[in-house]
Amino acid sequence: MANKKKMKNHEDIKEIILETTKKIIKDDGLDKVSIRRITNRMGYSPGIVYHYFSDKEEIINCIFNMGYQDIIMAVGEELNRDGNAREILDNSIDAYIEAVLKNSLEYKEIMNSNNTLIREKTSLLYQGAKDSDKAIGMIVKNLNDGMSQGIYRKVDVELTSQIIWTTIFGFAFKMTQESVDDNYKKKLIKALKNNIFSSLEKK
Amino acid sequence: MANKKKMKNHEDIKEIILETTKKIIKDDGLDKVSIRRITNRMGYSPGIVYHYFSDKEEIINCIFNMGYQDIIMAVGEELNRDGNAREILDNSIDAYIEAVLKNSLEYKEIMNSNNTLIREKTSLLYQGAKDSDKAIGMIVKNLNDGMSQGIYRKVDVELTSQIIWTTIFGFAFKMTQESVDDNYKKKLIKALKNNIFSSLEKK
Amino acid sequence: MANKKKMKNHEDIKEIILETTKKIIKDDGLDKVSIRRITNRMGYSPGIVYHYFSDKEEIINCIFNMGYQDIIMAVGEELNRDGNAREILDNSIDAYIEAVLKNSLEYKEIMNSNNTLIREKTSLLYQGAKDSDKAIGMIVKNLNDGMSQGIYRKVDVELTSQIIWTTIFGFAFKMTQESVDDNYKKKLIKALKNNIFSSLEKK
Amino acid sequence: MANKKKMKNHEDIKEIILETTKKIIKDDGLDKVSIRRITNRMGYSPGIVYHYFSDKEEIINCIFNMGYQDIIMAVGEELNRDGNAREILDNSIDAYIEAVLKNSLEYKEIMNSNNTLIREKTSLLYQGAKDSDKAIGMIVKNLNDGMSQGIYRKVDVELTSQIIWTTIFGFAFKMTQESVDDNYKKKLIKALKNNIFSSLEKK
DNA sequence: GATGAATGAGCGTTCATTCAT
DNA sequence: GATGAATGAACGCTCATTCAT
Repeated sequence: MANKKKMKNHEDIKEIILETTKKIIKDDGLDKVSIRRITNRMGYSPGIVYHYFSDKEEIINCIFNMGYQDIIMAVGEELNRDGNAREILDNSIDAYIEAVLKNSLEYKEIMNSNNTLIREKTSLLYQGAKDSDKAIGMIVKNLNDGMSQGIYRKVDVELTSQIIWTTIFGFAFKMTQESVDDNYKKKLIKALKNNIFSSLEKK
Repeated sequence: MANKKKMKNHEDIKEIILETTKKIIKDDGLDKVSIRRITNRMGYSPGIVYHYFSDKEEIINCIFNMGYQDIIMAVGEELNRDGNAREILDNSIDAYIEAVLKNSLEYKEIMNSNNTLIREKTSLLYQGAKDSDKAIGMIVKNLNDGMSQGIYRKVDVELTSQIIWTTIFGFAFKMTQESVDDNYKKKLIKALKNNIFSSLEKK
Repeated sequence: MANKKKMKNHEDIKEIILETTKKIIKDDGLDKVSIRRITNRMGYSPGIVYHYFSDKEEIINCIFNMGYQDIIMAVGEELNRDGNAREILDNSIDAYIEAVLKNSLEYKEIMNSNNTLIREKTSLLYQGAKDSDKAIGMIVKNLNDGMSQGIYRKVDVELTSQIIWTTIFGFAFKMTQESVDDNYKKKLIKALKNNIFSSLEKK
Repeated sequence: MANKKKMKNHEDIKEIILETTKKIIKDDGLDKVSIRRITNRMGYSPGIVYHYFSDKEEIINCIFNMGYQDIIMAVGEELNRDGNAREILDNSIDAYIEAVLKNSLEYKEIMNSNNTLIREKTSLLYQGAKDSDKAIGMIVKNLNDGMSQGIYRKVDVELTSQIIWTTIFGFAFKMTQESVDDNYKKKLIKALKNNIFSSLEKK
């Protein structure tokens, strides 16, 4: 036992703590996470956590930030490309849903958090969000591009972006809660895009 | 005081417990609910709760169910009317958003619950949901009505219902988390409906 | 067991907690006081303390304040009398030493406390202490009385009061730490008074 | 860094541990001393301490003994001189107060210790202390010298020594707790000596 | 029906100490 | 000599729940 443990280095243990915590959140819920539960599952004693994290909050934040960054990056890469606006938005929706499902755990918690800092960072249903919120800003840019490319019809870019965002959000959020088979998932995504693009389409 | 208490019957006290708990959830958050806090606010002693509920969980479930019923009923009343499908769906969206915002607390908790029973009751992104899920069933009926009334274009009713539902859900859920001023709220709802109806519109 | 416990009322238990805590301070020292140790000794479970005190600090403060008040009152009664200044001071010294020994536990802790509030209340070696510190104020009054009664020689009342106070303090403090037999104690007190009064005596 | 460390020998490290600990006691208080804090400040790891001390207690005791020795030596040097008894006692009082204030930290802890060994070493209010206690012995010698030099009046040397000691102790102890400005300190010391010598003075 | 004393398990956290490397 | 991972017991405190009254 001693041997096995000693072979692990600092970063390994940190990773184990994070993974164990993630598993508890998945299995039992965020409010069942406790230092004892984490270390019990790991086969370590409670004190060990404080060699790697300053407190429980740091563990939780670490998990959420990692997931959030992952999602933001995935979709950012797509949306910031140049080219046909419709194709870009289409790909971005795929990337977003994929990233959300990969980080479903963190996504749900972030979207539900009562934490003021998180709330501020994720709120976007206000006039001016197009300038201060990254996500809305990116969609607005896509709409403007699409309009100037003559692909989208003329819309109020901010309001439309906000609705598009809540639409995709609602879908992604629901997807994290249900286990949909791959085939039906594809159909749903197609229907989702159909809904979004038909409201942008020139008549 | 003794007199006042004596005059209350079983159902009254139950009601007081539920209302006090709701108030605590609203004021301090779900995880600040404790038997001690509830009974302190009521002016009773901790033991009293166990005359009316088997445990803390039952209180919480009771509150959530009440809120959920409220929402279901509100939207059901609208959707089950006869008449112009588009008008009915339009009104139903209003009713739904209104009911959600009125019961935002319970709505959020239900939509987030890990409880298996609740999950089963609220899952709807599967083939056949139109027959087993009430909400999807109602939207499907509306789509069929609209199509036979010649108002909506021909769509896959189940998939479209599911997307419409997640669209409205995403919007409503986000609204419960942000404090949007009434004026902007109206604009957003209009944009939401525009998005929904433009995908149903005949070209 | 249940019976025995139930017969005790609120104030009884409070008293038991305080007495048990005092005993631990005496036996093991202030920094060995812990909620678990208190309740273990009482034969109760840790939670019980919080029915009677808001936290550990309240218990400790309660004990110290009680002891301090006792000492202050005992000596105050004597020093505030009217009559022959020397006799009054003589009696006050007795009363003080008696009260200190009765509350030796609390006295020591108060005199050693690093707590800022306590420090402020007990500091007296500064110019002007005769106006702002109660103890010095009382001795100053006695010196003035004795001087106007022609019993004491003329002295700087503030400085002399401060030295008299530290003299008595040093003696009382040392007495709380050593177990002196009654006979020798009397001799020491006599020698102490002799020291004090010979510095006040007219030559 | 490795080089720097390698150059330090056993006694150097021991010294660093002691000095670091003293600094922590002064900065943060005795109860904030922890192995982790000591070694962190030193730039070493916790385990190192156990190469030099058997446990934490040994470090603390070591510090207190050093301080105590310092005080004893300072006053011993003065009191053991030959010459005019009064001058010698006068100088010894200065030396004592100076040494106490320099080692105030250790002085307070020693005077308050519940440790049986320390208690035995520092107790002096008993008949026969003049033979077994060093401090009382030295004062007794001074009183005898002063009496045979015709400077002091005839007193019970043991009782008087004990009272003189508690008097000086009380003053010194109080001084360690209050921040008295230098000017007023001088006045207080003068008043203290006046009190002491007026009880030894021939009338 | 209502009380409130009491429990016992659990919480996050700290810390002296050990020991393989 | 020195490290630092790891332990295990203890800390103050909270809480749902029980139960004699």
